[in-house]
Amino acid sequence: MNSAANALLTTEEPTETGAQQIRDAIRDAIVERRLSPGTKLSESDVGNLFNVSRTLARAALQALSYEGLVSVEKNRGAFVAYPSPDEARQIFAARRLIEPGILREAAARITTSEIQHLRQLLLEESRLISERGQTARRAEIKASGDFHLTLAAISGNTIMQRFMEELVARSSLVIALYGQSTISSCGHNEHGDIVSAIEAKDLDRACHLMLHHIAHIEADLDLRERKGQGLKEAFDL
Amino acid sequence: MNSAANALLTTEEPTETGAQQIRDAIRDAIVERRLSPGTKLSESDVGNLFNVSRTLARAALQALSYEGLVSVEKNRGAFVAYPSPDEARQIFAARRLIEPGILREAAARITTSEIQHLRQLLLEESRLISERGQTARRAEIKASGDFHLTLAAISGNTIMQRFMEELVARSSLVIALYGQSTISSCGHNEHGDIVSAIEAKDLDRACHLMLHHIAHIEADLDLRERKGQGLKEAFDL
DNA sequence: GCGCAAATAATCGTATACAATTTGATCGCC
DNA sequence: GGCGATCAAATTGTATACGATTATTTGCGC
Repeated sequence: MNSAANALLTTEEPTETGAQQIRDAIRDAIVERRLSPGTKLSESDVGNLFNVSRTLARAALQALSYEGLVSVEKNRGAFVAYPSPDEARQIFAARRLIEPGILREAAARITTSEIQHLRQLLLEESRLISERGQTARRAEIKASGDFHLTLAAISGNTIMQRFMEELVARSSLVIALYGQSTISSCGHNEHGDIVSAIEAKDLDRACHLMLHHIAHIEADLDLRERKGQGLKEAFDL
Repeated sequence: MNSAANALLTTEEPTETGAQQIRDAIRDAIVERRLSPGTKLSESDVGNLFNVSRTLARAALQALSYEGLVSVEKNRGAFVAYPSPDEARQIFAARRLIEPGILREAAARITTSEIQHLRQLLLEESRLISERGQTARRAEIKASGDFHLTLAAISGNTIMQRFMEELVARSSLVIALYGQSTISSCGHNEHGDIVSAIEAKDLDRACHLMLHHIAHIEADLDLRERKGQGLKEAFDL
């Protein structure tokens, strides 16, 4: 995330308690796909990795399980979430349900400086698309999500913002699991079109574009049920 | 919650780990208003109360803070959340944003047995309204929320269901703080009207009624900013 | 009597220790 | 050689202990 986006998206105080730092670090790793779905996150390993005790590692993993990014199984341990096709559909259904509303709210309150900010985000995004390398790909994934999160931030409803953060992060997991094309961003500049519609005060069109945008992302997924998924999962590890 | 509602709303496995039991117990106490906003929840006290160590008490409080029902202040402790007027507005804005969508989804998938279930819920609710006593009041509060939660459950989207659980619980806190009339349920049987509209397959009307219903609840609040709120809070303790 | 400072008490933040459960392996038996 | 039971290793669940931070009270000076 670039610092400009950071300014709009972060609302927390500077002093984070240890567990939160670890939680954020692991979350970033999951969202940027450095950690694959199903990966085991043992409390000891996490603790050693960050040089803290199991207490903090456990707290971080618990927090991530509330966000749906990690699934903790009683007496078995924590794993990077492995969302089922049905779960994936629910995530995108939720996004289709709430993002139009967020968009309308955001469009009603948006300032010219915030529009500029969005445009700057798009510029950064397209620059990353043209770049090569794993680092650029990861940054692109994050930037793509930041567009939606920034809209939520502009809407001014911190509750919906937090909910969108969860949905965007989980979407990243779903795309990592079921995405077909190498990169989810379509050839069309759909984010840019949405900003243009907002700028033109054409809310209906903006919502329409948003719904299509979400549909496009979902269309790139292969959500067919794997037969014996539980078994396959074990083999793939 | 009666056992019938329980059958539709609960999705968890029977064996809960200790912290979850404590979390649920405290959440119920908050939602049923046995715990007032601002009440201090010290880790030691909670632990002693449930005969567990601070570790579990802390985990439960952390979980509740993720749900927005408890606010933990670094090095100061945990308190039953004391939502600001602005926060209250955001909670209801979020409900206006998502409940129509949930309602449409639920109406599309609802079965006759689920409609019967809803009607039974309404019956129970009206019975509680006519009854006297604190116990009945608490049950009524819960029943009123269960109507919205049951709709979310019927919608089939567990993610939206969980989000609604959070919003309904936080709404209870807001009403406890800012509600003016002794009881939030209006004279009109608004829940019943919504079910009727669903039954008649008149979705637009059902959504319209839902929005009005939420607006009515919000209209009963006095969300004017209290001057010196922080001080007042201290005195009220 | 009032205000300020230092000591005291209470509470949280984190680490470590022990108990319980699960997983994997070794050994014996069929 | 295959199968089952028992045992060992690893991991989680929970409790306790200690250090750090904050709130309170006490005592002194004015």
